Amino acid sequence: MDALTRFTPEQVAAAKRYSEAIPPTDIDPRIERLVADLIGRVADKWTMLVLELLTDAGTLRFTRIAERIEGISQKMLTQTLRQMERDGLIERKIYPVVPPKVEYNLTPLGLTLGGAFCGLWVWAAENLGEVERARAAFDKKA
Amino acid sequence: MDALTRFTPEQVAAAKRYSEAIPPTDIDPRIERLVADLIGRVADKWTMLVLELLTDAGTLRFTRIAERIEGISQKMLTQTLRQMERDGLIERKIYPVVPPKVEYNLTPLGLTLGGAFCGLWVWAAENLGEVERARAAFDKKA
DNA sequence: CGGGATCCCACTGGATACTG
DNA sequence: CAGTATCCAGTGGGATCCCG
Repeated sequence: MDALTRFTPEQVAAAKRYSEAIPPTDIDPRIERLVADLIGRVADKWTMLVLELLTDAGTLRFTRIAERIEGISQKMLTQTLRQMERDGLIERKIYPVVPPKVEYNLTPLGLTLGGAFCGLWVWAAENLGEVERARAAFDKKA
Repeated sequence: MDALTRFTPEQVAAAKRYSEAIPPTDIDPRIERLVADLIGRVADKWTMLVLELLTDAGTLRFTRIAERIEGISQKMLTQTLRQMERDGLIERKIYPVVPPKVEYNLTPLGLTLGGAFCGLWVWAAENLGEVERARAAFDKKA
């Protein structure tokens, strides 16, 4: 699985330990709702990709990010970056020059979020095939 | 943080190890896109909540699920459950009785996905406050 | 009880044009 | 270059009705 070369052996091992553990119960429904909402926004498609790109690249300008995230419109990129900045995930440095220059990089908080996503990436990479098989079987029956 | 009582100490420890690790680079862009898409659908708001509910409760009927996921419409629940079944995450047992009886429970694959989400839950629970602070600061400046 | 079928609106998000 | 503003199509998702 090529995608796994993305992670260190330690991360993959940790992800497996995760997958084998059984999440216990007991959680305040209100907290749960807040957390679910937070995950919901933060697990957005473009946010994920920006997070990953900046994790790799460090600091990038607006246009560089747009170039390297295929399919994103400038509107969505602006919107995603603003949201991430508001949530404290990225830092935005504006250089008062002309033409304008703006640089983006992850905050420490943003970096930790990238780490938290690792388990999901590992799961998806490992189980992509099984999901596709399940889908094919389901569609054949219908 | 109350939400953390949801997890075992081992899971929390693993999540922290995650957060401190630095994801390396090098990944096939096509695989990356596939994986990102898969995460995108699987990280959907309702899917997450159903996953979590069934992880706790084991097996539940349609109406029981609807009752315990606040705010979900019957349409979205049906749609979410079909999608999850198609992806091989849940099993659907139909009892040919009248009135109808249908039971849902996670497959092994679905269980492992629940585990993979743990890191995200831990991150969100731990950093909810910090995100809210960042947001307040951002809004005050604007 | 567990949905399927319809209607309909609100919002998401793309394309385009303009600007400091 | 890095946006903002505007317009517009597509669709996600709620409400409602119905049926086996």
